[in-house]
Amino acid sequence: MASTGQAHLGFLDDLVRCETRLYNALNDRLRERHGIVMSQFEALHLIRTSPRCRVADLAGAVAAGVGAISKGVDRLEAKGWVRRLPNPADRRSSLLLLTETGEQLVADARHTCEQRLAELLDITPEELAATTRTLSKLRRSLEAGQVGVPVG
Amino acid sequence: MASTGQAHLGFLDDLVRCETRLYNALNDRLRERHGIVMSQFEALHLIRTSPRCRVADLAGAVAAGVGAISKGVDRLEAKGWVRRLPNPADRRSSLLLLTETGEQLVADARHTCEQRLAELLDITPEELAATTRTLSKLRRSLEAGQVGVPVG
DNA sequence: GTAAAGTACATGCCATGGCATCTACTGGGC
DNA sequence: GCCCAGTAGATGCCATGGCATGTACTTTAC
Repeated sequence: MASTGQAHLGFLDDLVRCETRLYNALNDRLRERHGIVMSQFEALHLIRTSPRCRVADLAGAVAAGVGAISKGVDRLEAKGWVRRLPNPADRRSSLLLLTETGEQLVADARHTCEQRLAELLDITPEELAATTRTLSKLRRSLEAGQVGVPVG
Repeated sequence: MASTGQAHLGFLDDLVRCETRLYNALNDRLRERHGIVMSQFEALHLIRTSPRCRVADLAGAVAAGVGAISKGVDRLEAKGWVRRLPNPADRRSSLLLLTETGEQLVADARHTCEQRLAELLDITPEELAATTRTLSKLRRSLEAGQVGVPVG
């Protein structure tokens, strides 16, 4: 049997193309409906679901640099969706949490995403489940190995 | 049975996380070994494999704006990897093709990617094949619907 | 043939992210 | 207690991409 290199690159190509187009499409929809973009929705959603969430926690979750997240949180704070509270356990960091309007926004935006995704994901429930299982496994492996994390 | 919205968002989350980390990891490896990044490898590879490739063809393939690709091709040209030849069929556009060193670079970089991916893709050949099949189908559906394509 | 509409792409401005640096704070020796 | 290595994150500089615009060329309608 031939080398699997070809198969690996084909997988990556499909993965990247699907991700780009879905991310762009959701970006567009979120922007027109709620005035935010996907990266902001992801941050808001993580803050909502992560107890005692700090900047570094967000950075780790989305495999972005701490600097970029810090600036992103500045913007979310300026919009009035997020607050930085002093962290009683460590005065170097802040605890992030959503404001009332932030909570409302993330709930609405989540609904918009679910709806748009349901339109776009033109695959069977079985395919969806199987693919999610594989990607989930791959994701855990990459996260465990600290693969692809920026420095800052 | 409950709504599938949750499943859709879970799928997207795993998809985006895998893509980000793999893309970052390949970026790092390509940068240290060949002085290029993934977006450049993708462009070089497309130019190599697409007959009579124009800027707009690249933009369509990677779902990016024409402006961004035009600037990217400027950089590849400045590095001596790509040439713009006048398109005899349409004087508004150019035909893109690789130089000798560009050909060599893309071949080497391709090998680097295959190798690194083989290290990182910690899933069975069956999972790989099944997932590629589903993503490939999804990709065709998104491309057919012109989903998630920037304007420029 | 000519005018109008459309297309290809080059370019400018702006927003965002990476990386390096700086500051403030923490925790571990001693 | 004090010092020093390490950590959290804020900030600056730079590279890249999106979108808007400008220009050259092509196609369509008449």
